[in-house]
Amino acid sequence: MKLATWNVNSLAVRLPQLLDWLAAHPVDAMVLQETKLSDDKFPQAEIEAAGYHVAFHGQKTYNGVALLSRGTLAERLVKNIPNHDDDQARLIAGTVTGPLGAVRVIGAYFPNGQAPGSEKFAYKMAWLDALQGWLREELAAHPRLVLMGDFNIAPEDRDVHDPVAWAGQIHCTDEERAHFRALLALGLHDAFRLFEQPPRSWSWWDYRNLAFRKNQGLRIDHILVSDALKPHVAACTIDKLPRKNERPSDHAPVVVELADR
DNA sequence: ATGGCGTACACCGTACGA
Repeated sequence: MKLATWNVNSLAVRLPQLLDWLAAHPVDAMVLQETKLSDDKFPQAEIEAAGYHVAFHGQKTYNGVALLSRGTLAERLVKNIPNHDDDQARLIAGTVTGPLGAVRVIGAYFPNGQAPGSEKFAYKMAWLDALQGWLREELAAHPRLVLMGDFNIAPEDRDVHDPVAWAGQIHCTDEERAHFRALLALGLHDAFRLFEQPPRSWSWWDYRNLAFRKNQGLRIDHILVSDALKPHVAACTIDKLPRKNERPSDHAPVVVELADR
């Protein structure tokens, strides 16, 4: 059973690339971030024609998330963090059924945070607090759970191309990293780090300064699996190829494979 | 060096991302 996450940075622009990617990588479920589309503009028919059920939670211009699934999307679809007031469309959750049975899938676009000390940073911290509180309940209700998306947090220095330059900067602050560790402490595991990985593995490269060609990036897109799913994780990879497309997203897809064992 | 690039919206510049 394969699951994937991709920050597409505008689904209106990236839809053809998404459809190409899905044709080459027939995943069981996928979450998207930064669709940047209100729900009335969402390309539901095109995605259904590609063989996926889809749920979405969007807004005009900014943010926006979607959940694609080969099988029907079970009930208890959640849009945004329950009991957390938020006018930004950043989270979608549902239960997907694949070869491994039912898995609770949460797709999230974590706030950027702009800069430590800013209002947007405070918003990010409050959002992370709310996510943590809700996840505790969600994990109790759904032990087989995957949280994936654009976390906008580089968990460790090895997730940063230049840790000295990025020290204390947004995505790399102690506060953000403590929040990431708090998520792990709930009983979640960074699927990518369950395996030996190539050094200098990133999921995002700045559009500027030839960052991709120089492989200067950050690993900020993650797939966390619950204790119950951890024994099933067979592989986790970042697919750099779409970053080489014309008009690429600045993020790469991340894929996890869950085996039956 | 707060630049660089890309997207959206609006209107030919500004906000935002990471």
